[in-house]
Amino acid sequence: MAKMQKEYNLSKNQQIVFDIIEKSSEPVKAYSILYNVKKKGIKAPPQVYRALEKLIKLGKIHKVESKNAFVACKSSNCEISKATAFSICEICEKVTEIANNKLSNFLNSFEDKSGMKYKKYNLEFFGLCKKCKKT
Amino acid sequence: MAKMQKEYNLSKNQQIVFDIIEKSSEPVKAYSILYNVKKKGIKAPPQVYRALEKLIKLGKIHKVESKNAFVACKSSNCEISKATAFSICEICEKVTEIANNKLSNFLNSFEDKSGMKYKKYNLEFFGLCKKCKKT
DNA sequence: AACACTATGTAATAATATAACATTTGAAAG
DNA sequence: CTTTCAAATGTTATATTATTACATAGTGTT
Repeated sequence: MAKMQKEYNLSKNQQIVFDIIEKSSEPVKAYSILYNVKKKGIKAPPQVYRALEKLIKLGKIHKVESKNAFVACKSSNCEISKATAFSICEICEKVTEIANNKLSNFLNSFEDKSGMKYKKYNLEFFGLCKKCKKT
Repeated sequence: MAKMQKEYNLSKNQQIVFDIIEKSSEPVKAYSILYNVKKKGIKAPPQVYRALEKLIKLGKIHKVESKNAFVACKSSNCEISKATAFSICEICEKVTEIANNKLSNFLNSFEDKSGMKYKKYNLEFFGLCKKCKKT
């Protein structure tokens, strides 16, 4: 029982990258991660991007597409994430993952005439957060 | 009645860029546009990006965030686009704008406990299109 | 040990996007 | 018509985001 283990299944680099993202209160950019892990021996972009890719596959993080940045998944039940929704404040840029059953049920069962079956979606809402609405 | 007029209000560069995107059957990338308009005198990235920015503001095109590519807006009533939804085939990568009242009504009126008021959203669905489902 | 699979290290480069500044154009007001 | 102001353009340089390619090392089987 040497040390507190968090994520057994993550490799060294994956864990380092995940820790950075998880600790952050805001979305983190790939090169910001890279800068922050130089001291830990990760030196080059592919090391970061490979970890990011794996973490996304595992559902431990999500990419906020409109920001090219990454956030840790908050819904504990979202092992493999295929349905993501975020709210993004246009002023302070705060990003929050939306966990709302009505929303996810609606989108997961959405169908249109195209004949396409959707197994995955990403939704990004923009607006003003409570704080910024006041100013 | 000299010529078919399309978009009076667009400037020269904006019109050139818009034409490229509108003619394309698939999302177009900024540097692909740049390459294609070299012959028309547009030589540098900022010229393209500025046109794109304006066209987005006008609602004439949308950016497909997950692909860093641009499509012409198909819903004629979408003058200023603040609510966009796309379906994206994971195999052939075909992108289609979704015009569905049930969907847009639902999302436009969506609210959660965060106290945030959403005035804009972008939704990207992923799946297999009719064609690719068969293979 | 041999194998396959995943992860890592490293250098180089590709692809996407913006900053900064000088100049021109075009429409509206005087 | 000319002054004016905002929008648009042209241009160079650079910032930011992401991938290719290839060599090496760890990890868990059989």
